[in-house]
Amino acid sequence: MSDIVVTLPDGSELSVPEGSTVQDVAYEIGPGLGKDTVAGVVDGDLVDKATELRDDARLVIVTEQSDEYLDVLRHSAAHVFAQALQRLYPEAKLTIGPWTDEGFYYDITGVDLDSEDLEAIEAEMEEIIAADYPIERYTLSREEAFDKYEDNPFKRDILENEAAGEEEVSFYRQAEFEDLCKGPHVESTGEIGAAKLLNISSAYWRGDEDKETLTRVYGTAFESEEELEEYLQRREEAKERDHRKIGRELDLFSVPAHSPGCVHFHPNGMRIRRELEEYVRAKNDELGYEEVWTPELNKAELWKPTGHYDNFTAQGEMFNWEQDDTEYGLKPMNCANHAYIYAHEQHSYRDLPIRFSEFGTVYRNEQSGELSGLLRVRGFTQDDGHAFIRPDQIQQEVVNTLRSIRDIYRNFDLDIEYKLETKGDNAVGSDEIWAQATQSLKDALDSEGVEYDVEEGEAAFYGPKVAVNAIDAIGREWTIGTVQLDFNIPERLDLTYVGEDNEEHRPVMVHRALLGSFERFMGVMIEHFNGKFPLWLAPEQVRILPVSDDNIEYAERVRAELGDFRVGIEDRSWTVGRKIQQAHEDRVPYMLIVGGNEEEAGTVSVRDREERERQDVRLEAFRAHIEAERAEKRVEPDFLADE
RNA sequence: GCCGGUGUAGCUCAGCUGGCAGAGCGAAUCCUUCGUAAGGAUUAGGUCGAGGGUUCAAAUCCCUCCACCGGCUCCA
Repeated sequence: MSDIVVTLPDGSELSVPEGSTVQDVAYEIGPGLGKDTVAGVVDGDLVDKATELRDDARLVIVTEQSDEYLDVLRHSAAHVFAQALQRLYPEAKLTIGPWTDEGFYYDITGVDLDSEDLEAIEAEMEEIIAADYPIERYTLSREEAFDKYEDNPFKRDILENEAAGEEEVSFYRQAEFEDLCKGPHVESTGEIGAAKLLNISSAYWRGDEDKETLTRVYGTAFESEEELEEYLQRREEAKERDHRKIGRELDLFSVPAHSPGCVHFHPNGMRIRRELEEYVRAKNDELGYEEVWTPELNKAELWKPTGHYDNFTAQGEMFNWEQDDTEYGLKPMNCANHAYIYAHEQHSYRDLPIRFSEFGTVYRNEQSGELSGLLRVRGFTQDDGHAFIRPDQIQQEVVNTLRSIRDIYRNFDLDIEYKLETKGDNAVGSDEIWAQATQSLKDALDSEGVEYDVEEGEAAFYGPKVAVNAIDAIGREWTIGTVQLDFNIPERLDLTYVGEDNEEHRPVMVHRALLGSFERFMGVMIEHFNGKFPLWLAPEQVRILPVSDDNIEYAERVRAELGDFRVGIEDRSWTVGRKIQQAHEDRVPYMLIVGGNEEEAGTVSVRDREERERQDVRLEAFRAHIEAERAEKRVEPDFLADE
């Protein structure tokens, strides 16, 4: 038997016989490591320690100290769930039960569960963990396994597909429970310190909506009870940040039942949106975009040559209908209209780039089950822009746009993750054009020296995309800004410019959005800031709290001094404590408390939403500070930062 | 769209196996005029998501629809 070369994390190489298992290699490195081996990571995939190595590979040994140990433990927790389930519901059929980033799930069928049932299953899981059953691996021939799963078509499906080429398949056993499984698993059920079932939902077999619907039970597990508690608390905090909840509390927006997926911005929400709009307008001016406006309602034929019509109607995503023997539709994108504005007159190579921006409201018939607050809606307004450029301008244009998005994200205290999305099944245009456009985007990303992941097949139909994803305050990733390069629509609409040579040439289109859509961006910002908006965005920037009703008149004078700031006066006859509490609940950046003392001295007492305070403040000093704070778009109120 | 769940006052929620629709907060009015995270009293608020059915009687049981929530599948 010939040898293979295993590359270890430190770069060293080890020559071992072909067919050596992960654990064999670990023993080769050292007996201690061999003994501690839980699993391995072979070329990036977490696998069982009994996995035989057939080719040269990169190998990481997973022990209890490894990050991957938690994945292994959760995989075992999924088995413990399945075992508990089968004890209580012998008729339940198992399908798959993998680990996930946050825990695990198990897809099951043949049993109806509700959340109360989960508690009983959880109790049984605790018994199984307490019993500390050893977890043993064994193998059967594929035929034997197939016979064993006579009454489980899902396991048979796995044996016929995933395991098609294998002679032997592995099983894991703990007490009376056994499951077809590739592993890896921990040594015994007692290693799972703490497990919890989180919710119950559903999924399709193999994620295919034409296949069976399965019951999916989500859970998580940790090495210790404390870590589980910490996780549950984090989860609770994320729930507290839910933009739908905060949106109601702060009266920002609503999505009434009569307009599903279409947002009503209330005055408070509209104040934020207006600030965002003005902000983007200023950016567009800097970037050389000229604002245009195009209608939502058009004849459907507008979108036929560009490919939009086929693309959107194929998925039932376009709102279109017959009226007076003509087909009309609501625009699902703004690009076609902008291209028509471009085509309206002749352009010289000297005029390019020509850039159009629009706060374009588009409508897409998203599936009802997809709608979610501001984050997934049917009607939304993109801060859209299209630049028509010469091929020699591609690099510069894309780089400028990427830099501008980067600067914007900094203003919102967001981290960035770049994704390059490439040609998908719905693409229009030739492979050559796509390859060229994709390469241009790569060049731009490389010239900026940024790291990016490639997501194959994820692009829009007309061209490859750089998704500039934002990472929010609690680590979640959102697609917001995008830059897309399009050689196809110019071709399809026969867009041209006249070159130096007096010949017609084809421009390239750059589609870009800085914030994406105002709806989604606001949803993300609400959760990112937990409703505590930076001063420049806060619907109410300052609230004046008169100590008693006698001070309301002074409060009015103070407000007048604050000019164009958004200032409220709390004029309910509440105690000061109550007024303060309400202002905190409303997340107002600054409170100015004014009573007899302040009125006499002509000062204010400042308190901020971080509970800092200072008395005897001269109003001019406060105003000068907040003017700077607003202008610089500082994220936190910092007048009292040194208190 | 599919699977599961939910829908009761402006908000948060109680209301069990059918028998007069409730609380707290908020609102209005009155008292209190208060100094750094909830002062007191009174009053008003509901076609129990909509429609149909069962029943002497439906918020409660059944059916259909709508919306929302958790997922799946799809996207800014």
